Amino acid sequence: MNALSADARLPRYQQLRDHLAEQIANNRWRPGDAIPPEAALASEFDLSVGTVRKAVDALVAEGVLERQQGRGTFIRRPQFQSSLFRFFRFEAATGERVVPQSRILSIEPLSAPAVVAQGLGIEPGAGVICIVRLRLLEAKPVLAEEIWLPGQLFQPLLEVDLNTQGPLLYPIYEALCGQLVASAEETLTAEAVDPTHGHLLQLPDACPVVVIERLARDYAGKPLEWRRSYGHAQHFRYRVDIR
Amino acid sequence: MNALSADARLPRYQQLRDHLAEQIANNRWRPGDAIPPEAALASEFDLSVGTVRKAVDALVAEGVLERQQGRGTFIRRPQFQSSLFRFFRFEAATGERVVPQSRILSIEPLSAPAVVAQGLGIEPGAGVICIVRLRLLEAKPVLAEEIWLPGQLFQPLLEVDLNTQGPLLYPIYEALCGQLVASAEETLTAEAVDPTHGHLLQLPDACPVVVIERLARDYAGKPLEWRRSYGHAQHFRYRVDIR
DNA sequence: GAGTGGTCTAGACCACTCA
DNA sequence: GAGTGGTCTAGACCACTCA
Repeated sequence: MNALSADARLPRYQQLRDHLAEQIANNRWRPGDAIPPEAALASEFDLSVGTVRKAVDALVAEGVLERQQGRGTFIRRPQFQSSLFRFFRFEAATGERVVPQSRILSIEPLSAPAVVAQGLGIEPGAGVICIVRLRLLEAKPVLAEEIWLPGQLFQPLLEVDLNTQGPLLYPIYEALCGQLVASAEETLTAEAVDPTHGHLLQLPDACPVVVIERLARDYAGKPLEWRRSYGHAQHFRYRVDIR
Repeated sequence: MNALSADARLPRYQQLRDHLAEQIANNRWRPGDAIPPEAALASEFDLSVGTVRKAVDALVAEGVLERQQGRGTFIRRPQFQSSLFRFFRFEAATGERVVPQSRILSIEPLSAPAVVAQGLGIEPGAGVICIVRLRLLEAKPVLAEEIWLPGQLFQPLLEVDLNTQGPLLYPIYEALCGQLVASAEETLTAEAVDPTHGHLLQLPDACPVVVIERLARDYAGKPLEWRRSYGHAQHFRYRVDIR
């Protein structure tokens, strides 16, 4: 039997939730791994199974864990390509949804501009890596992105040809740099396109575009990537349910 | 003791959730009313309190009910003015958040255009009421709205001066027509402003605007209002968290 | 058939509210 | 102090998975 070290004034299911969340943040398990069965956690921490279930329920509701009846409870692998589809409707001529192709225009080490440093929570001027890329659908540009990464974590990216690695960056971060994106915050705005991005996206002057700024974090909440994406407003559609 | 009539193959907490949701949809209680205590529900339906709690938990998670420890569990009154602030940043010169003023430009009975009929789930050409209004901040227009209501439910609106009734419509729907908005779906798009709305909002030609289409429903899921709002993109900012 | 999560019970005791 | 929801227990039995 183990003790839950956290604040004893909190409910025990809360303490267990926090304990598990901390272990997950510290990579005790990898995505796809099972956490111990509920009965094992109950006896380890001297709790009833009902209390353990309440702790696990909370992490399931947060999207961190995933139950599979009869199999176990697993660390969830975030599915970020779906986030693009949350905002933009990219469809092939057939009406089918497709992941846009990726074309890396540049990747270079730079000093962090103020807005990037603030996003990533680092010192202005610290070493960062800046990637500029286009997303294309049937050879037509649909999204222009600038992607900023803390330099010391992502050095390996500078030594490969990203254009040979498939359209999604997060699996590359994991494979090459061991960095796992677990959550993100996105901020949406709309504006008239500036000349640089208008040119990249082949849009007329002052055409309306949607801008998405994303801050991606690992399980511990540490910022891993700050990204700004520009897309033609025509492709953009977003739906919310409110109560 | 009462029986839960629903599908007996469903878990009992699910059956109770559905039963309560149906009663709420049928206005057995009004917003602010308490549902029976958990112990009373348990004995009425011959369930343990734990099972009742699970049913109530589900409705709390859906935003339909609200618990208050020591007091009871209450029907939640939806707070829709906050929905505006979800998308648009309206701030007074002081930086304080304010509810924009409302100016009704017109209200008239019409036949439903196709897009409106589809939104409201009625026949094209059926009787509807169309309201056009401006929302203003410090006398400057910030939002232009067209609001479509099923005619037979909202006749009383035609007999009052809406401009004397405060800036929020939903309390007026409730007070004058007995119709209670419980949930809504909103779809966000961005485009260059058309001349009509550009004029209303005092914007230059083809200025980028954000368009929000909202379908509001009562507790039973019946469509009550279809609305399209236009706002200058400059005021617009929306934030999402993703896992 | 052993092991997993899913549902459900019948309580106990606590924290909070309100007359 | 009576009544409410909040936490927690120590089980039982079920549904599903997998060797």
